[in-house]
Amino acid sequence: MSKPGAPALARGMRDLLPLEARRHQKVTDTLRGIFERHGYAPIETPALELEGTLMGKYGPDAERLIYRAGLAGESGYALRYDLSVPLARTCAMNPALTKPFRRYQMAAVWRGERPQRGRYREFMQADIDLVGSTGVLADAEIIQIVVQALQALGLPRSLTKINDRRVLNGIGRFAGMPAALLPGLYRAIDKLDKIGFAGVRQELLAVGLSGDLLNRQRQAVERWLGGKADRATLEVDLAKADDEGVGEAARDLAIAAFLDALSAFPQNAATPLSEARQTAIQASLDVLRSQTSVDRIIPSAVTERLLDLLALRDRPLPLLDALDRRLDDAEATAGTADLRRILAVLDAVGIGEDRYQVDFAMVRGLAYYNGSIFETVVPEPPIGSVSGGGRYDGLIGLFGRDMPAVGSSLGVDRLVDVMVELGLFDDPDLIPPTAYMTLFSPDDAPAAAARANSLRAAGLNVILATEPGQGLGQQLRSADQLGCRWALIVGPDEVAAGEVTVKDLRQSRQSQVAEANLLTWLRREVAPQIEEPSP
RNA sequence: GAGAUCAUAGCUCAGGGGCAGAGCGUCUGAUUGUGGAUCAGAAGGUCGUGGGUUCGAUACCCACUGGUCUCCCCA
Repeated sequence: MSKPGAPALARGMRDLLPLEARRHQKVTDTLRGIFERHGYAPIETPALELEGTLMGKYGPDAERLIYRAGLAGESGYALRYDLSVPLARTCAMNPALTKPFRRYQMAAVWRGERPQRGRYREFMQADIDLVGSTGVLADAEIIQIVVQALQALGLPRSLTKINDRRVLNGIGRFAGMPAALLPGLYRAIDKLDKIGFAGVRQELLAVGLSGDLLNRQRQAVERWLGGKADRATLEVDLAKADDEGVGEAARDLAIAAFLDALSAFPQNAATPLSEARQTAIQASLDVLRSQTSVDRIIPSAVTERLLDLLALRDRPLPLLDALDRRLDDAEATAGTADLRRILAVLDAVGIGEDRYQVDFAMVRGLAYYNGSIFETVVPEPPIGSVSGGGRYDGLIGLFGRDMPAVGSSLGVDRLVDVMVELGLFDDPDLIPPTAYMTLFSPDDAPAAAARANSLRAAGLNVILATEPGQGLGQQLRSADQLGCRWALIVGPDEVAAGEVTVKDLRQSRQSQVAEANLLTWLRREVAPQIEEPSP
């Protein structure tokens, strides 16, 4: 893999070979069709932006992953991290664009993350945004397009979760939390789907404590139960954890409590991972919380109030009503009012509750969202989200011209991955019908080239054989491997008769067609339902 | 940024301190005008990189690089 001089790819990058590239194009073609159908116009922006354009927009966690770029000794440039911030820059620089401005863009973005399933350092986003409208109909339109796009791709199941930043703010106030702890609170509840109520409870109790230690402990449980590490090894590893301000002494006490609790679970036995993890980490948290000043941690009573809130389950509208009553918060009520209007549009266009869900626990990580937020997940395969978006009214203003906007992006690479795993591509059909013009002998090349070209001029895809040494058998083999639909054979016999032998490579049939009728004949094969108009 | 795990032919993988293997694919021929199927044959490898142990390492040990998985975070 890393032999010196051997060809290799940069980390997290990949080539798309013809079949893969065709799958991608199939997806982008479908998406483009949906976007254009709604009147969205394409724009293109540079891959390289000024560093200052990107910084300060996404939040510190995300900005660590921005690729810096520039010539030797030059700095101040960066590869785009998403398509929304460049769009905001474009809008601020081109105030004359007619509003509301509907645009789409499908392009690569770069993030310096650790590659993983469904996660690449270069990937394509398909973005749609509606700039210049504060109205909630704009939000509804974006969500509707996203859901319809996923349906158009043929995904049998996808769930678009909808929430609102203002509702989350209300939940933060309801919890009575210091502002500094709110990001941790949001991160914790966002995991509800994944780790359940018990998991979220534990996450909430850990807010403000060392996340690094918690992470190492989670992994330590797995290593212990699997017999991969003994107590001494784990102790050494856990001691490497950043104490993040709670103090080393407190951290070490917590580690000891953790290891004591963990020791009660036998190694190499069929102990459920979650049970051991729950118990051991809880022991550690109890110690850590008792050693930490109360203003750094979430009170237990708050945790229970939040879990109680998140336990609300109902159809969308009654759920929103119930939330309003609980929160009794003016900003959150503005959010739920918008959500109701969004749902009304979705219902009107026939998007059912099997495709969307109001989910108060869904949080988006990017800092610039301020109103509705949404993201789409698929139940299978487990690949994270395939779309994400929301309203970001303040973002364009950071470039000097305040304009409201709402938008979403779809992850093209993830969509392709999902569709491959679900077997949704008909790969042979991705290759357009193509004829392969064989060559009888090198001397016939000019005549064959002329014949091929006249077919191309008439709109047919034609590959002309270029390897003079190959016999007919080899040429047919090549044609077959390339996925060609027909082979066209013109040798001395055909020339004498003024015919072309057309071999259908799929059905293993061949017929003699008069040269003058060839075009008509092939066209009928491509689109049999369309008959040539009779003269 | 953390932990685990893996790396042998183009692909999927077996093996094992002293001859480098299989299946699939590729190429050639049976067939100089008929692809896929069959048969016969061939090519293809510094066993990821670097170091260590050893008379000898592809194998054992260490480091590095890369893939995958679980976290963190996200499309």
